[in-house]
Amino acid sequence: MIQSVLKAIDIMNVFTTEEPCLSLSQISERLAMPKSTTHNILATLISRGLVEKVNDDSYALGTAIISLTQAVRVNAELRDRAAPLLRELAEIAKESVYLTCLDGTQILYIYAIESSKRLMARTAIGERVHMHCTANGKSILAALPAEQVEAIAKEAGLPTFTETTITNIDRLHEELEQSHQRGYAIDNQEHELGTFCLGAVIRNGQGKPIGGCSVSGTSAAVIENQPNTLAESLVYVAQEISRRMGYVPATPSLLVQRPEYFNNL
Amino acid sequence: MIQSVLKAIDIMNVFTTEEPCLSLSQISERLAMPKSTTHNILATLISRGLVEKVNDDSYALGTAIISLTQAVRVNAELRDRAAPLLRELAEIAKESVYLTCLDGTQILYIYAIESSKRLMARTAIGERVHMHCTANGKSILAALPAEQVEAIAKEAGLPTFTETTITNIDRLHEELEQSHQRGYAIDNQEHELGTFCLGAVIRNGQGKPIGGCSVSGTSAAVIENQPNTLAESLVYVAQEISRRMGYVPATPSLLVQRPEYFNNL
DNA sequence: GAATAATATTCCATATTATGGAATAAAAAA
DNA sequence: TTTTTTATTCCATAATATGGAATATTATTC
Repeated sequence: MIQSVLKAIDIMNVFTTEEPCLSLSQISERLAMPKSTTHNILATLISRGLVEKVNDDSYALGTAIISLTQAVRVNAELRDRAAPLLRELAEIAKESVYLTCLDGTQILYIYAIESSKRLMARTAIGERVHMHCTANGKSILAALPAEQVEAIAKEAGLPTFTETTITNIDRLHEELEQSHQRGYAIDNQEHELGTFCLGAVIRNGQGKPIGGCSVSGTSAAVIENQPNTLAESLVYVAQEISRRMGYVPATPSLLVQRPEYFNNL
Repeated sequence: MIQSVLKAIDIMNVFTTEEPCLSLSQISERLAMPKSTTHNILATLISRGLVEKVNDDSYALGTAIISLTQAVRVNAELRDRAAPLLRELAEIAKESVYLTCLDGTQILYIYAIESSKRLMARTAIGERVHMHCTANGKSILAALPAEQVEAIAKEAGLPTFTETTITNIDRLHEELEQSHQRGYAIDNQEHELGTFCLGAVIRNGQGKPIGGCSVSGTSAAVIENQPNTLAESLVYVAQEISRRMGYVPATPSLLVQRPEYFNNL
């Protein structure tokens, strides 16, 4: 474990969306790091574009981080394979579409086609969210063995976000069983009031759930249509992404057919 | 300049979209770095999630990089302010919409709402492109003093991408003058065959061009409509983003009115 | 406009620690 | 099984990161 590298990473991690620009004093104070050391490391990070100087009196994360993004494994292997399908899904659904990957006990948003109905300014990409309160997360949990669900719930907890958040482990198991039967998960404002989602799991070549994709809107119509054509498209897309990840389903008979309004990408 | 930090950054930079996973030998060979040193640094990067191990025999960039993205200055200050406007623009245009920022002699794509008409799988986000061959780039160049355009052209060159790429500096100056008069720049397949764009400049509180936004499609219709209502929306959006960045125009009389089909965000 | 305070930057001696060769372990190929 | 390749661990040594102190710069106050 190399001290100076750890310190450099710690420095990059003190920057937040709320405080993207920090002075040398602020950084060294927050990390309890001598100013000269902090200054040295910052100069090194600046030389490679990971940090930049703003108005020559404060520091911020630089654009090199955005470029690095292209080479991140999940982006190259999952996102780039899924993107064309997700774009078409977004156009059919006329709602926001998201791609997430399993990341420890949480899911990480890695791609989004965001409709103007999305209220928040900030893109979801880069956000980490608990699994029990999102359609994406629940679709993954529903594909994991019960013990693993238990382990995740224990480690991450089941924090409350809204009145509909599932905070009871037994209730969660029931919900996951229903999602499993249905073939996709439903989020009825469980993470954010006014946000309704459908989510379906994505598997890799070993059959392991590695992520999910979802359709997300501000109207209950997203989750209430019966029969839900949105869900049909979503499940087809998730299934097709899994196929491209090398997944060979154990029971091919359960495969969903490509909806006729879907182009053959 | 701290050697070990530089080495750590060099390691992160050897990963590419084409080769997202590399073995220890490959990394140490490409960087002419002893295996033990490489191994040490990799272990440090892994401990913070910047690198991850794949199938316990190769290394790849980890998801921590995607999370860091949220705190990058241009994302917090420019992207998050621009996103809602761009999403609405995308819905009106029914085409892909991009946000870029000036990054040295190039532009960097930092946000995108990608329509299914986009041919490439990979998202543009994180990509760096020359300025002379894109609508975004040219809209920025058209807002810079001639000497600076000259300096950029000298440093970055005017490489050819397609038959329509402008590779002559005098021709470029003419084109920029036209873009300036028009209020937006046009890319007629100058970077990629089959890609047509309109781009408009975004300025900051000091009036300096800091980036641009664009509408991009696969049909010549994007750039050929007369009068071009796409352009009207685009220019309005760029202007409104500039205003949110603190820009106070020198000649308010030249401001474009909000198109009536645009919501007041 | 001068004086003061706060912050950033540079310097440098010292001790810490990164370095990389070599040995070992593990995995893949023959 | 043997051989080859690749990954990991070990450790003495030299290299260099460290952080206190001095200096420079910028902002604030009077």
